[in-house]
Amino acid sequence: MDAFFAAIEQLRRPELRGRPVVVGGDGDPRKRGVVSTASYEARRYGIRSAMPLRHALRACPHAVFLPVDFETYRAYSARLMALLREYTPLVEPVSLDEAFLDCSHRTEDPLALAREIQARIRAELGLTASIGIGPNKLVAKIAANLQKPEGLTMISAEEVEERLRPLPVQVLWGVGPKTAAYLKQTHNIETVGDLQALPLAVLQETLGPRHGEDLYRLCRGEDDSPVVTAWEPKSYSRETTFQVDVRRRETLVRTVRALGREVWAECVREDGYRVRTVTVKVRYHTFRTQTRALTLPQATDDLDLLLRTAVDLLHRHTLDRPVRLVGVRFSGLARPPTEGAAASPSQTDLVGAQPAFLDTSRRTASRTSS
DNA sequence: TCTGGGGTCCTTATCCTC
DNA sequence: TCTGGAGGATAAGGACCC
Repeated sequence: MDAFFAAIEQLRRPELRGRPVVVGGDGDPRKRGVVSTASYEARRYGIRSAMPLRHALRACPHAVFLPVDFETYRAYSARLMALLREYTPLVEPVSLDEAFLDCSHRTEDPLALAREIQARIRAELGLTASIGIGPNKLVAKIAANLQKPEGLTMISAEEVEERLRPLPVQVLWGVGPKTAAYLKQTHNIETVGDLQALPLAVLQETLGPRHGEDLYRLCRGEDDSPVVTAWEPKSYSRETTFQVDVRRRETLVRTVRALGREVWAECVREDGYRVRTVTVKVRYHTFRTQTRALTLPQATDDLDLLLRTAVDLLHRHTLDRPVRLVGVRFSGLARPPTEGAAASPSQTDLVGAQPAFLDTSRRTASRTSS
């Protein structure tokens, strides 16, 4: 979807159409937070996702700043995904505003099919989508990003290597700013074509056996990953950045306990998992981030034990400098042992089979603590 | 001066067992 | 008894994704 959050805000508040709209944080650009989505009007001022709100304010003081309203975006997302599932049951939601569709069973012209989907999204949701068509997920995703907004790009299997060649390496999965800079520095690589020229052995030597081989295939547009419709979470977490850095241990303890309760409510009470590993994250004012983790002898649903563990882990941090963020994560998830018969597969498969942010029934957890 | 929050996955180090 | 793998589990950090 194009500028999804901002487009929804402009849709429900017509007076915002044509104006620069920035969605992020709690909507106050003088406070700590980053841009979630900028409307295309705001992007003209250089405003981008992940940019600090204060920077966005400086770049465009007359922009309209709005808080993130996940509840509403989730509702639009549910309608979008339902619409997509009319075309194929094989829909893999990547986030609220993005999905892969496996349409390999469909026989009509792919471009005509994509145009129909775009038209229906526009007519029924009032929003625009960009679509990429390719022989696999990687190529479809790259294609979708080539033309926006409301773009439509198809890359056939025969054209893949050639179409990818001129693109910057960062279009490939797993290549972010660090890896891109490293490839440039070590082998003067900037484009996917540069990468295609590198032998497998050199890539593996540069990036490690696993990542090297992945990239060797990805830069040729090779990707056999399936469209996955069901999904089990591996961890649940909550973290919070303080508006002002905190020195008092008491405040940190209180916040860790509050975050722990929130994670427990979602992970254990709502989704029915037991937890083996607790991790507490601390980010100091310097932005140095440290984690301390403990794996319990066995998985538990005991709130008191989990909170005590979290507080113990907090105290294993030095906490000798001002703290800007604390977080709590539960992982090593297990299902409680079922009495009598083995666990019913249907239940095992259904519960938690969707990312939490896609669950339309879920209440929005409070993201502000202390 | 600034740098959110929710995740996944990989690498490396270390400890332990066989 | 000592030494040296192999391999699993755990812990910590970091890159990356939306």
